[in-house]
Formats: sequence, structure tokens, C-alpha cells
Amino acid sequence: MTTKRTSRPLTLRDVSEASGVSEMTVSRVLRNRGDVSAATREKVLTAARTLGYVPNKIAGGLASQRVNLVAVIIPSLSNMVFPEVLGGISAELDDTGLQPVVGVTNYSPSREDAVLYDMLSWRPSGVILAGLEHSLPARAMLDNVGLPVVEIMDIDGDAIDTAVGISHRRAGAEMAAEILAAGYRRIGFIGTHMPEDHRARKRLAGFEEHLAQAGITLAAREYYQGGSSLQKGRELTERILAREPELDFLYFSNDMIGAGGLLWCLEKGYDIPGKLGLAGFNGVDLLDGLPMRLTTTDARRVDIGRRAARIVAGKEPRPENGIVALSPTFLPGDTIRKG
Amino acid sequence: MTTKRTSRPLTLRDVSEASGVSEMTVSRVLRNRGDVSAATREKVLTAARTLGYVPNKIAGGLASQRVNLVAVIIPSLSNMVFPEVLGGISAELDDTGLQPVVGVTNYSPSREDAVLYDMLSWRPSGVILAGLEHSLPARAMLDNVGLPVVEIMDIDGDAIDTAVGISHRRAGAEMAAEILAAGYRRIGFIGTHMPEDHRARKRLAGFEEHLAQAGITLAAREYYQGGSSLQKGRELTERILAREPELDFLYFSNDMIGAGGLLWCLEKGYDIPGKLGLAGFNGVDLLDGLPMRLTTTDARRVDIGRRAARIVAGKEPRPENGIVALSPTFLPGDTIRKG
DNA sequence: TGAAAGGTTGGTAACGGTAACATCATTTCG
DNA sequence: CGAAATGATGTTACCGTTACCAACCTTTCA
Repeated sequence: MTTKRTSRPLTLRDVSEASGVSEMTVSRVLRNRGDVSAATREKVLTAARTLGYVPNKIAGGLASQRVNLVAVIIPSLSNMVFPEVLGGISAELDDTGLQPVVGVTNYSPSREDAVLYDMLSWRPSGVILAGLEHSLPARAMLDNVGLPVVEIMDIDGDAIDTAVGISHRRAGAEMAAEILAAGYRRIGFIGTHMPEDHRARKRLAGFEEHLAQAGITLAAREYYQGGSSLQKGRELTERILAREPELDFLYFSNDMIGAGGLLWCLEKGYDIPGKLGLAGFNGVDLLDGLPMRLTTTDARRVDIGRRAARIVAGKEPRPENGIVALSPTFLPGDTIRKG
Repeated sequence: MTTKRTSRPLTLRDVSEASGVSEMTVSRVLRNRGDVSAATREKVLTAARTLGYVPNKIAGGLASQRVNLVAVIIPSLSNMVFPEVLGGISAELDDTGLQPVVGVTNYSPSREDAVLYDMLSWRPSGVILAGLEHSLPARAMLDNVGLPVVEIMDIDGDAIDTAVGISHRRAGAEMAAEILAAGYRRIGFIGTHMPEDHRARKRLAGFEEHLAQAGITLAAREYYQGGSSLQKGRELTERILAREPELDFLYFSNDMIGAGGLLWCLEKGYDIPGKLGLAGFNGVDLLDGLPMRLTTTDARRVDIGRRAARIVAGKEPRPENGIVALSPTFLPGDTIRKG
């Protein structure tokens, strides 16, 4: 049973009076800072617990000019990729006293500005945000904040402070190489039409460049709007194959639509990977367990989160050039012919 | 190009000096509060923009005793269900000036305590947290905070202040009713073994009670540890059917493992829904596009988020009895025989 | 024309903590 | 045994903003 509570919120002073020591000493006890005798510590803790006192970080932060928050700004929570990055961040932040605060932009630059402004107004001790492309106002805010700023996911471009991620151009190129090595030649692409998804764009660019070096151009492409789902993958796969029946490979911009395409092809009796190969992107293990494992690229999401968090937390130094490059990993799966 | 910046962070005073008015007036302009002439407003905004001033909510919050944050405490981000709830919350909070701050507990009561304590120390203007079961310290903290506290997802139990959700007992019972009505009799259950997932437990209880009323008991059950995935669904389905080949229905505790089970059964050539029926729970539309649509119950995730947010934001009054009961909706899909 | 009313601006005192330093008691050690 | 080091506690001055009230300047209208 807690004590009855007046309407006035509790402050250090209440704990101080209840335990017969100064507010300063109470503060020291509650933060485990400085020397306090075991006896007073005990008195104070008992009093605090009895009253149900919860420290006020607003006041504390103002006084100390330090806030244990890390702003994390990501485009979306509705596919599996960013929650996994978050998992990495939060795991690595766990023993640092730092706490992530998440803001979602829905891939909108103006929302990114707004979210960033809002987060900075809390004076966090670091910022982690997705991508290298930001509006002018956003860059202006970040250029001189005097905090660690880590841009994640992508390293194809210039970082404001530090970037942690993979090269999506390279991921695209490597997938192209694997596909060509496996002997496929009439290749189609299915992806989302989101001008703000720069990583998908760069992946496709790297993919096409590599094809071009082998004298090959994409035989077909199909774009869609909105979120990715199995259903979307089915529809687009049907459409692209109706239009270009001669295709022997489909490169999807993510695993979810890739899986939809795979299911559709299997139902229609396509010979996979013999006559038709399929590949996605991300390497989400949620989809393990489909009739065949989809060929894909592991985007190193958890690692990206971890490394970014380590840098913000000061567990690991910012590299000289500001770039932490992780390697996208090709996962052969079952939907590409074995070399 | 922004102006060069000294190391000292900007304050209202800087903007005040740059625009030739008092700090108080600058504050009024930036908050759109009180009367300010158009001319000064313009001057101030220009100065603020030029300097790149970002208000300090720490100081502002302390002075005004108001903070535009809503604490949202959920068990997990790694399945689709809580992100969807979050989507509902954030959509409804969008035009209120309130901002959700998310804490994740990983289904651990002690982490819930810690996260709650931490969030309360920021003096948010409301709390939304999953479930009705909380530790004693957590209840003590919440009983007298003097803020709107909304417990979500579940309404089978006592709310601290307000609860918004569905009855999982009812959801389970209704699914049992549908299954029996469709003529299935030898029913197996596959679910996660998480003592802290009270909703899954209540669902199963409601399910079994309803079966019991018809004189039927579960013919088999299979539990697993850890996250849900298609793969897990496959394995457990294989196991339970190996053990009890006579089963004619499988009730899964969520759609993801249900989908895994479905894929496995289809591969093995089971006659679905003729000889074997399957059902999951949640109604995640991510999985639309499987070879058959899994029978399931829509848990009303987005609505729950919206209603909870509306109550916290004061857009909608707290109901007399403190309970906002939404109806779980049966989604027949293709994996149960039509009545 | 002068008082009232309303719009616009500024001064001052909080808000609830913490940093930095001061103070006093106790221990350590040459 | 006295000086210096160390431990334990308190005092004071902020941190950057907003609430509240006072002051001033117009405009309105009897």
C-alpha cells in the first residue's frame, strides 16, 4: 500500500524532509554519485521508496545539461527491417545508460525535418538517422549540433558526421554478378516506386550498371506504390511475366514481394530455379519456412544498429573517414541455379 | 550556408538580442501564444531561422510543468502486432501536439518496471501500456500519477484507470464456436510457452472453456519457445500431427506460425479445409497472398491504438466503467469448412 | 477630451534539479 | 602529535524557459 498522496507532485525536497538530510544528499544517493555513508543512503532510499518518489529528469537534465537520450529517426516501422535495426541499437545501448527515442518519418523529408527538430529540442546526446539524403534545413540543424550524428543503412554518399551501413550499389552489383554467373540473361526488376527510397534506387543503379558491363540491359521492370506484401508480389509477378514471358530471372526490391512472387510462380508450376530464378533483398529470417528459400542479400541490419549505437555511446571511436562499411552478404537460397 | 557557430548552444537570449525584443516576446512568437504584432513576429522568426535556433523543451517543460510526450510501453517490436498498434496511436496523436515515446519490455515484468520508471521521470502527459498485469511497484507508480493511464490490448481483468482492447477469452471462445460449428471435433493447439503472454493464455482459456461446454477437450497441444516464424510453425505442425494423426483442426496462437503450419500441410497434401482445418490469430494482412487465406481473428490492433490515443489526448472521454471493449472479428479465410 | 479597453511588450520569479565549492569531522602518516 | 588527506554533508548559484503581472501605447467612444 502506498501512502496517500496530495495533489502536489513529489520533489527532492519531500524526500529530503522525510529522511532528514539535504536535497543535495538525496540527489547524490539517487544517482549513486559522490560519497554518501551507508546509513544515510539507506535512510534516503527507504524514504524515497515509501513516498514513491520518481526523479524528475526534466529538472535534472536542465541542471546538468546532460540528457541520456539518443534520437533515432527511421522512415518506417511497418516492414521488418527497421525494427531489426532498432533491436541492434537498443541491445548495444542497454548497458550505457543511454536510451533510444524513436521517430518515424514515413519516408517524407518534411516529416523528417519536423521529427528531427522535435528531437533536437530535447537536447539528446546523439542522433542516429536513416539515409544520407536530407533536406537543407535538416543538414543545417545537424551540421553544427555538436553531437555524434550517425547516418545508417547507406554509405553511398557523403556523411554529415559518421555513416554506418552497406553500399547498396555494391549489393545490387553483387547480385547482378551472381545472377549472370548462374547463366540467367533475360532479367526483370520489380520494385517500389518511391523516389524517397534512395537505397532501393541505388541498389537498382548498381544492379543495372553491372549488367551493363556484361552488355545486358533489364528486359522488363514493374513498379508499384504503397507497402510491400505477398499479395503485391504475386500481382506484379503475374503482370511482368504476362508482359515478358521470356524472362528467366526476377530481381525484387525486397524479400516480402519476392516471396509473393515465389509463391505465385510455384503455384503456376514454373521451373524454379531451372527456367526462372528469383531474388529479393534484406535477408529477413521471418520468411524462412517458405516452400523454397528465396535468394537474397543480407543487409546486415542488426550489425548496422549495433555499430551505430556503439559509436554514439563512445564504445567505439568514429573512424577517420567517418565511414563504417559493412559487407552485404549474398544468401544463395534455393531460387537461383547453383554455380 | 548557416552562420558560423560558437560552441555555446543557442538560447532564447541569442534570438532576443538578434531581433531586439525581449526573451519573453521571442518565447511567445515561437509558441504562437499571446498577442504579438505581425512586425515583431516576423523579425523574431527571421532571427530564429537565421541563427538556427531550436527551442529547449527541457527548460520549457520545467517552466511550464507540461510535456507533450505520451509514454507507450509495449512488450515487443519484433512481430507485426505492436507496430500496428503504434501506427494507430501515432496517427491519432498527430494533430494533438502530443508525441509518443516508445519503450519495449520484451515481456519482462522487471523491464516493464524499469521502463515505466524511466518514462515517468520525464513527466509525460499520459501513459499507454500493454496488458492488465503489472508488478506491484508498477501499480504503485501508476495508481497515483495523476495522468491518464490506458492499458491496451486486453480487457479481461481490472484496469488501473482505463482499458482499451478486446476480450481474448471471448476471441478464443468465438473461434472455438466457429470450429465446432464447422464440424471439427479433434482439435489441437499450438502456441508459445510464455507465462508472461497473458493474452495468449486467456485466449486459450476461453477456447478450452467453450470446447468444454460442448463436451470436448483439446486432443493435443504443442508449445514452443522464442519468436514465431514460418519455420517454427512447420516444425510444430509436423510434430503435433506425428503425435496425433487423427486431429482435424489446429488452432495456432498467432498467424505467423499458423501460416507456417498451413504451408507445411499444403506441401504434404493434406486436404484443407476438408480433412484438416487451421486457424491463427491477429489478422495480419502481411500474410495475404499465401496459397490459401488462413482463418483467423482480427484483433483490432489499429483501432485499439487509435482509441487509446484519443482517450489520452482527451479527444474522447474516459468511459464510466473505464473499459473500451472492441469486438474481435472472425475472419473465415479458406482454411475452415464453410458452414 | 479623457477615461476605459484592449493590444503589445517587458521584468521577475519560479520550475526541480545538479555543479562547484565550502565546511566540518575523521583518519592517515611523517 | 600536528598537518594533510579523505569522507560526508550542506550552501549557493545557476540551467533556459514560461507564468504572471505590470507597464506602456493606441484606439474607441461617451
